[in-house]
Amino acid sequence: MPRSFLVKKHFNASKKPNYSELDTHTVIISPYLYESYSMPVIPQPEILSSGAYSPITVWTTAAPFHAQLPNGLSPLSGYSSSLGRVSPPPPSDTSSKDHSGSESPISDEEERLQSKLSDPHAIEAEKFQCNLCNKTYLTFSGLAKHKQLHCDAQSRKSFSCKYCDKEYVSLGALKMHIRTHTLPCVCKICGKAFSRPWLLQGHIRTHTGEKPFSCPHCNRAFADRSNLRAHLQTHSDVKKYQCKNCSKTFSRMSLLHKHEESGCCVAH
DNA sequence: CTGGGGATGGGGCCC
DNA sequence: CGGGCCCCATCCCCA
Repeated sequence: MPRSFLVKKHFNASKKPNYSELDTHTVIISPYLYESYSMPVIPQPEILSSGAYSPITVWTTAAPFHAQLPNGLSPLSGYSSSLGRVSPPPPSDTSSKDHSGSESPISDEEERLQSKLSDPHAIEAEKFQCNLCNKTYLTFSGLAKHKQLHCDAQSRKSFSCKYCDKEYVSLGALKMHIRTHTLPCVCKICGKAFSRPWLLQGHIRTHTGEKPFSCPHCNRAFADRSNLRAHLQTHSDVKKYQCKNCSKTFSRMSLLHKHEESGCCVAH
């Protein structure tokens, strides 16, 4: 997946909102979260020019995810002066044992004890402080592990949706998500509700039959840019999604998944 | 069954 | 901070 998302999604998970369920109960909206929504003015969409067709990039499902790095890691500000060192020590031994994503939870006291045992200067002072909870650690790695397991994880997810269990790193992201519950954009023709104006805009095209996105290679036109992009794949000999086992390419990720799940070459 | 089109959801980025 | 847009993902349906 080329992008990192704030909320993890699961492949094959059913995502469609249950509109009937939303209709059965009253949605309470905080005044600061919901302003009166006015119907958007539908702008005249542009015709997609042939120049907008980007070159084919072959991807496989093994594309790497973005690494999530711990942030805010820093030694105490008064560290160098009190201990007579010029610079903080480098992160200790990240080569073999610091795979903290998979092991069982470790208590703070255990982390601190491990830091003491592994650091020859442990008895001098605790030098690395968490800038979120002020706990101190003897080693950079001890602080890093603490932040990765506890403080950062808690501080990153501080905005919770009151309609579901999703959590977000910012209020803006949460507000945007809440729209998927409140669905403030309503089609005047059929009454179907959407979370965002441009979703409604695309829906209205299903009523009007407007198809502003034209394929530069054939006569087909599409109401949605993404669907045109998927269509453009059909014109290419080498398609975007490639099976890493047999190198066959597919125009859509779903087709690649079907191909792999059907046991293409190697069961995996 | 496979491939493609239609429709829609949702997070990120830019202004 | 919010709106608009981009892009990706996925489900459903049909040829």
